[in-house]
Amino acid sequence: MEFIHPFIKELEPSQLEELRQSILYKKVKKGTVLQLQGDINIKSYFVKKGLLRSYTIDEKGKEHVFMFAPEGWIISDMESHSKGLPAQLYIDVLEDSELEIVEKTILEKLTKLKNTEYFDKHNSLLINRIIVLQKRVILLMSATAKERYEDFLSTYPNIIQRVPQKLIASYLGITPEALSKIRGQLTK
Amino acid sequence: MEFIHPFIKELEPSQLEELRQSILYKKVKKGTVLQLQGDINIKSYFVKKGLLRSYTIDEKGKEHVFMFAPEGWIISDMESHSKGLPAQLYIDVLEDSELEIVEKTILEKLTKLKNTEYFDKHNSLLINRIIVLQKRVILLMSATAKERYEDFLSTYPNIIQRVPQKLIASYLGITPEALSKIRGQLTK
DNA sequence: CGAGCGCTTGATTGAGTTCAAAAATCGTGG
DNA sequence: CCACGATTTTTGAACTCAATCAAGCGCTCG
Repeated sequence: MEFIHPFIKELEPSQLEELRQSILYKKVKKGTVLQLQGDINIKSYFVKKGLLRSYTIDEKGKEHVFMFAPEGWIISDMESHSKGLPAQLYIDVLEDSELEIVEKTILEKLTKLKNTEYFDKHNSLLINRIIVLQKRVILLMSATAKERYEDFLSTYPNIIQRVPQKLIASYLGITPEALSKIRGQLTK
Repeated sequence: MEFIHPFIKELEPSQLEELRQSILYKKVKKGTVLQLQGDINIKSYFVKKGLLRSYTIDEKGKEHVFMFAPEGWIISDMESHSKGLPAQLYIDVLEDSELEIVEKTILEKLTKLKNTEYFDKHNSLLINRIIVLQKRVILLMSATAKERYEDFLSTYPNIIQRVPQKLIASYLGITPEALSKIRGQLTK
């Protein structure tokens, strides 16, 4: 129930119980694909332990990593869901993980509660996402691959050791070869 | 009061009056700079008529257009505001415009109302922003300048005639020269 | 009417891609 | 725990897209 925790402090046991029914605890193995582009039954994934990622595959067949989600993060396509759209993103498992899988029905339940604290927290999550995306757009427009990599290093130092470089390259929007050469330059 | 309109259907006259005090109607001339990067007293701008844009200037001194806001759009740094950060973006006026300038105090007033409809609408606005940003990140990572321009053409057909090409180039993350050459290719 | 700004066009340069092949690392079954 | 095959990473050469630099044209608006 860590997923709901930050949202709501004061809830009656019966309300809590109802919410709990929309949350499924699950251990998943590395390599599992949790969500495919185009899926309609969108869920959110709270990472208790492990590491997930979301990504797209473009018309040319190329993968583009959208985000990594280590412990404590929520990964989802809630954007798509709220709009009633099919999933834009794939989500898969990079390390054996323990998840809270949150059904979309929880959104309606939370809304029904008319709990302004929940709305506030949810807003704040969305705003965080916007700030991160905004920064990424600006980086993609104005920074060289090297600068983007250095920014990644300082922003997500803990992710680097856990993820193959090709995925980091993909996140940065460059080829694995290019990243390898940049790393070569930086260490020498 | 168009700004509040979509948020709230049922409000008592006294509540409405209080909200109104946080909203200022103003005509502004082309070229006016409404907000500077670093400003603390952040406002939001609802465009009744005209055209605004937001942009950053990076460490190398280059401008990057972040978004255009024609009639009916809201432009702001609400993200930064909610986090108590200074403005990330400049905002200026591309055409003589009529605006509703919304003080940040309105946020607190709206929150106090505990009006869940407002929260819902606000959430939905934020999610829209996320979807747009998400698409833009993917485009920047996976598409050539030409493809990005063609996407811009189909997504914002009405903006093109109203904005100098150098600003569109900046929005796309390319130089004006590059855009000019792409346009050359497309018309021949 | 002139100065400056915006758009175009061309030549040159450079960051990053693509293709290919070798070196290093990982994971799995025996 | 080792060995072998598969996947990742590195390295190099050729190429491409877009940036930079530079020059010329056409408008506008002051």
